Amino acid sequence: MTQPAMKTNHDVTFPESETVREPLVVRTVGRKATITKQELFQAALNLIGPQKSIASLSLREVAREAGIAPNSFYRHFKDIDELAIELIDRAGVVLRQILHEARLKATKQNSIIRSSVEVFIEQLDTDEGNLSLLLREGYTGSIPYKLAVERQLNYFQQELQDDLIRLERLNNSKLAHPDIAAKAITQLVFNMGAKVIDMPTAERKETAEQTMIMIRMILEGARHLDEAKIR
Amino acid sequence: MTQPAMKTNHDVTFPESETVREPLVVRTVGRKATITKQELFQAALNLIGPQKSIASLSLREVAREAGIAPNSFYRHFKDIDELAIELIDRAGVVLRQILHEARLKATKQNSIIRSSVEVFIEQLDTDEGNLSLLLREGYTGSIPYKLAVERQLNYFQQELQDDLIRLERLNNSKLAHPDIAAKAITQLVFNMGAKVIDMPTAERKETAEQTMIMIRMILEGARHLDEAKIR
DNA sequence: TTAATTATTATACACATGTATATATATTTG
DNA sequence: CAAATATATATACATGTGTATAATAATTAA
Repeated sequence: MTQPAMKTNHDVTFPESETVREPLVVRTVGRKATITKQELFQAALNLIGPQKSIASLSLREVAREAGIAPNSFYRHFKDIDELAIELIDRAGVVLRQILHEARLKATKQNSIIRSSVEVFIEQLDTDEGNLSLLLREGYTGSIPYKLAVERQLNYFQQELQDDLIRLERLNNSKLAHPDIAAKAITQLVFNMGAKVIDMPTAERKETAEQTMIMIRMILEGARHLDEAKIR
Repeated sequence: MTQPAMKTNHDVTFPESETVREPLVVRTVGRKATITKQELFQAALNLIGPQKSIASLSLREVAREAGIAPNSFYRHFKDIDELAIELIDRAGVVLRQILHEARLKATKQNSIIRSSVEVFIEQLDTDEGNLSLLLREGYTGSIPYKLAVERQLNYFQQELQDDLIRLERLNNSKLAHPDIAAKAITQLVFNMGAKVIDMPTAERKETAEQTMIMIRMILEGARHLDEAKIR
C-alpha cells in the first residue's frame, strides 16, 4: 500500500569518476527534481537495521542516503524526530492491517495463533526496517518515541483482545482477564519479533514455535484462572 | 555488595566562583588523586536514565561526570564499549543475587511470584541505573551489547527454570516445557521492569499486579498443557 | 634525596552534527 | 516569454566527538 517502486527520479547528471559509496545520485547545484516525503521515509528505512536504531539516526545521514542536501530535509520535516514518529505510526498501521487479515482468515483457535505468528515473521523479511521500528525502539530513545511505540502497541493489543473474546465465545469458554492476556501475548510476540530479526531462518522457525507455545500457555492459563478462581 | 559510599576523594581544591553545573570537582593540572574503575562505573550510572541509554553515552560525558580528563579514561578501559559491557555484566550479577535470595525465602507457590516481582521493583528504585541497563539495552545498540544482555537473561532464565521445577515437584504437579515457561516469564518480567522505571509508584503497583497475573497464567497453562497434552 | 615510573592533564586535530544565511534553479503563474 | 514563487543547494559556524601527542605532577624505587 505504501511502498512505491522507489526509483529516485533525479539521477540525471553525469557521474563523476570518483568511487563514492552507495548513493549513486549526483547533485546539481540549485534545484533538483523535487523529493518526496516517501523518499525520505525510504531512505531512513534503508539505514535502519540491527545495528542502527532510529534514535541514532542523524539528519545528515538520512539526507545523504536520500541524495539531498542536509537543509532540504527541513522542507519536509521540522525535526528528525518528526520523521521518526511518522515512521513509527506508519509501521503500526501496516502491521495491524496485516495481522487483522491473518486473523480473519483463521477462525479456529489454534490456527489463529499459528497463522498470526507466521504472518508476523513473514512480514519481517519482506518489510524489514519498517517493523523493526516498533520492535526495537520501544524502551530506549526519547519520550516522544516511546509514546509513539506505546500507542501502536496499545492498538495492537486492543484488537487482539477483541479477537480473543470473540473466539472464546465461539468455543463456549471464557478467559479471565482477557485484557491482561492480550497484553502478555502482545509483549511476547513483539519480543520475539525483535529477536527474530537478526536470526537465520532456521532459528526463526524454532523461536516461532516456542512463542506459539507461550501463547497457548497464556490462553490455557487464562481459561483455568477463570474456572477455578485461583487467587 | 558493590556499592561503596561513593564519595569522590578528590574534591580538595578550592572551588572557582564560576557557577559550573553538577560536577563540583576542580582540576589541578598534572595529576589528581587517582581515579578508580568503580568511580567511572558510577559516573556512567549517574548519566544513564530514562532519556540517556548506554548506547548514546559518550566517553567525554563519562569523563566529565567523573571529573577527569577525557584521556584518563583510557587508563582504565580500552573503549566506552568495554565499560558498558562490564556494567551490564555487573548488573546481571547483582540482579540474580537479589532474586535468588528472594526465591529462597519464599517456598510456596504464590509467594514466590509475589516476592520476586516485588523485590524486583524495589530494587529498581534503590539501584536505578544499574538495572535499567539490562532492561532497556537488550534490543538496540551494538552486537556486543546485545550479546552481553542476552547472556545475563539466560542466566536469569536458567535459575528461574530450576526453581520452577523444584517448586512444582513440591506441589506434586508438573509443568510442560518448563524451559519455555521460564523464558516467557523472564521476558514478561524484564519488559515490566523496563516500563516501570519511568512510572510513578501508584502505576507501578498496578503494573506489578498485572505481571503477577501473567505469570500465574503461564504456570497454570503450563500445567494444563502437560495434563491434557493439547497439541 | 634523587631518579624512574606512572597517572593524570593540556593542547591539538580531524571529523560529524544541526542549523542559519545566502544563492541558484525549476516550476508555476501571469 | 517573463516574473514570481517554491524548492533545492552552497557555504559557514558553533559545538561535540574520539583520540594522538606532549607536558606535568604524584608516587614509588633507588
